[in-house]
Amino acid sequence: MQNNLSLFNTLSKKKELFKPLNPPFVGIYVCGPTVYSHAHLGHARPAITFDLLFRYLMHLGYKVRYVRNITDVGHLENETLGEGEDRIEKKARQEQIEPMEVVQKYVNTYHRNMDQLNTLSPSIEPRATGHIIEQIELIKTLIKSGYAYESNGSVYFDIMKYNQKYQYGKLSGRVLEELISNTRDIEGQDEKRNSYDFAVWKKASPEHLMRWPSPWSIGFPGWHLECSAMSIKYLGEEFDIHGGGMDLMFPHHECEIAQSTAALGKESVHYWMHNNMITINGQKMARSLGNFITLDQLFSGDNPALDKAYSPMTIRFFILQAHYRSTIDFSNEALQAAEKGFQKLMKAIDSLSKIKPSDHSTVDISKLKEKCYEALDDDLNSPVLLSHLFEGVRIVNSIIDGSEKTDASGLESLKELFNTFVFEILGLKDESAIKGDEKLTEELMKIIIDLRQAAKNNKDWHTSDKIRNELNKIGVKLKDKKDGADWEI
RNA sequence: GGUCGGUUAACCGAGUGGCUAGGUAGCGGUCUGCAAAACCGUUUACGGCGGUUCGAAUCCGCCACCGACCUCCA
Repeated sequence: MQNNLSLFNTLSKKKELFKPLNPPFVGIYVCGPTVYSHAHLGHARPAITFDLLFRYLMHLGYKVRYVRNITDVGHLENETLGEGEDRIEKKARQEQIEPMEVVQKYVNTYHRNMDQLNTLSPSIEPRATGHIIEQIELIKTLIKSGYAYESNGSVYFDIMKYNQKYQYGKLSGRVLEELISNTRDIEGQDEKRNSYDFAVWKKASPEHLMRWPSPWSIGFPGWHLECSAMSIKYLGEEFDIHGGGMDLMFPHHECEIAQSTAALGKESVHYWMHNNMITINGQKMARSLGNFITLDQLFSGDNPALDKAYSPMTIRFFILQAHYRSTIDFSNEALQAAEKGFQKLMKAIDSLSKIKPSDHSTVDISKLKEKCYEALDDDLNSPVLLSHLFEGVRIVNSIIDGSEKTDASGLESLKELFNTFVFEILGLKDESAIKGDEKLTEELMKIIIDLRQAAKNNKDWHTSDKIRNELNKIGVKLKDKKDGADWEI
C-alpha cells in the first residue's frame, strides 16, 4: 500500500508523510462530544474533518478503524461560583430526569445531526461510562508505577514525577516550570502534591449522582482518562492518528499523553491532528460562551442570528471550503455564498448525463484528477480540491455550451472524477431529489414545456411567460436553451 | 502576563520568493422575444514600518490589531 498523504502533526508542528504502523490497517481516535445539550455548528467541524480523513484513507485502500468516543460522564463545571456540578447532572436536575436520560436524548440528536451531515458512522463509538473497569485498571497501573497517588479517596496524576522522565507539555508547547510559576492559588486543592496534578479518579460528594465503586472510593473517573483507556482498548498501545478540536490540546490531550506514556512506557500516538474552531463575530462558538447555533436551528432557520434555513449539505460544503486548521467565521453571507456554490456544483454534475460525446476531446481530465489528489495529499486541503472541482464544473458547462469538447472516455473520466471526489471523498450528496413520482413528473413537465413551446412559436409571449411564472411560483424553474427548455425543482 | 496562531480584495476563503486558487457579489459582453442559467472578459488584495534579495504579499526584525489556550472545573 502506497500513499503520498502528508498530515500536519501537532507534535512536530510540521507536515509529515503519513506512514501507518501496520498497513493496510489504520487506527484513528477522535474526541467526540460531551452529551449534555444539542450539537451545534462547532461540533460539525471535527466530525466533518475526520470524516474526510476516514473517507480518504478508505479510498486509498486502507482498512480503517475509526473510534470516536461519547463522553457521558459530565465532568465538573465550576467557574468561580462555589461548588462545581457535573454538567450532565445539572441538566438532569433541571429537567428532572436521570443523567442517563440526558445522555440518551443528546446522543440521539447528535447521531441524527451527524447523519444529516452525511458523516459515516465511526467503526466504534465507545462511552466513558461503559469503560469504568478499564479506567480503574489503568489507574491501578499508574499507581503501581508511581505516577499516580491516592489522596483522600481521589487519585491524582503526579506531574512532577512524570516530568522527571518525560516532557509534560510537549504537544501544546508548554514548559512545566513556566506553568507552575504562572499558577494562581486555588482553594481546595490541598489533596494534590502539585497544583498541576490532575484527577484520574475523583471521590463523589454525597449529592453526586453518577458514581461507581473503586478501590479508592465511590466516585467517578477523571475526564482525561477515558480517552487513554478506550484508545488502548480498541486501537492498541500504539496507534496512528489521534484527532480533536484545538481547544482540547491543553490540558486534555496533554494529560492523555502523560497518562498513556506513563502507563505504557512509550508514546501511544503517532500523529496528532487538531481542527480549528468555528467563530461567530470573531469569537469561538462554544456552549460555554452561549453564542452557539445548534445544527437543528441551522437546518430549520429557527434562530435570530439566521436569515434563513441552511441545508446540511450547505453546512458541509461551507466547512469543507475552509482548511481544517483555519478558523471559519460564521455569517449569513458566507453561508449563502456556500449554498450557491454548492448548488452550482450539483447542477453541473447533474448535467453530465446530458452530454453527448464528440469524436475528439479538447480537455485534459487526467491532469485535473492528479491535481485533486495533490490537494488532498497536502494535509487534506479541501478548499484547493474544491477549486479544482470547480475547474471541472467550468469544463462541464463549456462542453454543454459547445466551447469545449470531450470524447466518450473523457466523459467517463469526468463522471468518475466527480463521483470519486465530490460524493465518495468529500461526502457531499445531492439534496434536490425530485419528490414523488419521478417518472410522472418528467412526463407532465414534457407536456407543459411542449405547450409553452407552441405558444412561443406563435409569439404568444403572454401565455409562455405565464406558464413560466406559474411554474416558478411552485418552485419549478424553467431555463430556455437553444434546443428546447430545461427545468429543475 | 505566558504560549501559540492569525491579519489576503465587497464577503468567504486558498496559496506561493517572480508564472498573481476557487466560491459568492458587482460590472461589461455573448446567447435570448424577455428572463433565468451558462460561457467569455473585468474592478477594488495581500495590517503598518524597516531589512534581506535582481525581485516579497510570500523570508527576517519591530509595531499595531484580532483570536485560541493557560490545572481537577473541555
